[in-house]
Amino acid sequence: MLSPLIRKLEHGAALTAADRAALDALAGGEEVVGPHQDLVREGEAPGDVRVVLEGFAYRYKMLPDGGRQILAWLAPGEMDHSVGTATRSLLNHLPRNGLEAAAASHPALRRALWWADLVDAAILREWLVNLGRRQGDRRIAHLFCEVLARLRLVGLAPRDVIQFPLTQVDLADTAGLSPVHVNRIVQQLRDARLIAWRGGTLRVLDRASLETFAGFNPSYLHLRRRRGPQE
Amino acid sequence: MLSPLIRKLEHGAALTAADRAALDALAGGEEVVGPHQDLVREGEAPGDVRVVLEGFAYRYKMLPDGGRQILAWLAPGEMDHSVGTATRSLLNHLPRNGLEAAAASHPALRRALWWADLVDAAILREWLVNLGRRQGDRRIAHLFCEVLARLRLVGLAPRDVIQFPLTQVDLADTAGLSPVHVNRIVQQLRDARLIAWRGGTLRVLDRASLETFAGFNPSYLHLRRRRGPQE
DNA sequence: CGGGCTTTTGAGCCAAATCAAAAATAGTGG
DNA sequence: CCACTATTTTTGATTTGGCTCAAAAGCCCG
Repeated sequence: MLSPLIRKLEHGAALTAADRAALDALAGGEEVVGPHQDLVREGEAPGDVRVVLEGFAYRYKMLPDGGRQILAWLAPGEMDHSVGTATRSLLNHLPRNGLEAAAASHPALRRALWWADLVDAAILREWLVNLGRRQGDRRIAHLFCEVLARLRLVGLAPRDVIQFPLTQVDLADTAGLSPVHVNRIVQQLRDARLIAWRGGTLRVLDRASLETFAGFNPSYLHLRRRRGPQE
Repeated sequence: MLSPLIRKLEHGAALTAADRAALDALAGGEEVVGPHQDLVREGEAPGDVRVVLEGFAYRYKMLPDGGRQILAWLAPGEMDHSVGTATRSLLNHLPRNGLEAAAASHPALRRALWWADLVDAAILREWLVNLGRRQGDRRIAHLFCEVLARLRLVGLAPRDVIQFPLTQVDLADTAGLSPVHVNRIVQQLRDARLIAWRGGTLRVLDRASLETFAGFNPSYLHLRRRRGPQE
């Protein structure tokens, strides 16, 4: 079942039952993948499109000196061509040409997929702003705000509580900081009663304050055209 | 004349004379724009696509505290929807629907435009790596290597000398550094005889050494399918 | 109940920021 | 072509955010 994906795409365009069915028909076998697995290595030919159903995956680059930069997080309902898993994840893969065929014959689906690409690119740009012009504590806070907003999109953030199974090292490689510094920042956010985070569960205790602190403005996520899922 | 654009797209797919003509037919009036002009402000509806013919433009974001993060540079031959100019520039704009129509009826053109989008996204990802995991001096050096490679693509980098009219402040807002620090790095690169840069002209004196220093690997620019321009 | 991750703490250091002012360049109008 | 301004580049001094190194403590899981 591709429901998280469908749920996400609903925000990009109003899908008909036929659109949803066309998408669901593409679902291949589900696949459980352990943590820290590369699904497609850099340079390899892109095959099927992976959809994350549970867990977290990411896209990243390694540097010659062993450094790692994470380029994107993939939460449930999000998809990509080349990813590694951050945690044990449940994935599905959609055959590329099947997806293209479905898009060709379903305009709303095409619009929604195009919208999803736009959002991906906008997130990447915002991450650049994050690394370039925000200092460590705001940077981490901003990432928390964003992932919360994204998971809310797919209905996985009841009461501002989300499953967030990344390690502090993953967070460091996302934010361009050292793990030690990330640790100190996380403690600071905890002490300020903005978040609680342990055992893979992140609770945002005071979303408004966290967003103010981070300078978070969700407009880049293009959530504007919010419309109730039309059942 | 859209020759820099066409020259760039040739690297993405082999264009026929008809493809080139279709693109040229879209050219609107040329437009000279002074430095530091916003062509499309954030949030505005994207209208025509701008092509840079001469000069430099960029895409950027402002922060509430007045900080600025440059998200992309647009060298001659490159195009975008929302840009501000870094310097006095010569632009042309292509009507959006005309471009879409041309893409629809010219497969090679469509492939080339799609390739250009891929390259744009890849550059953005590499910039994220740059900000996240390279220190100041390598970061600046990497930007120099990249812009040199991109201008070579459109034939504007004879003997590793390019027009590079950005200020050190622009460079700082690209690299996520302070102008003062950028200045010191530039001097260091000059002292090391890697570059010379004055009066808007950047000379890369020792490309191999600069690339080694920066850890520059041009594969992300997708220059692979290099083929002589088929006249 | 170990053994391997992950998180936490402490100490010292370095890259890069800030602040402030001077020098050099580039532009502009007379 | 020169004076006058505005912008850009450069220098110096100081502060600080964030890194490194190293070790301890806490967790998770078989």
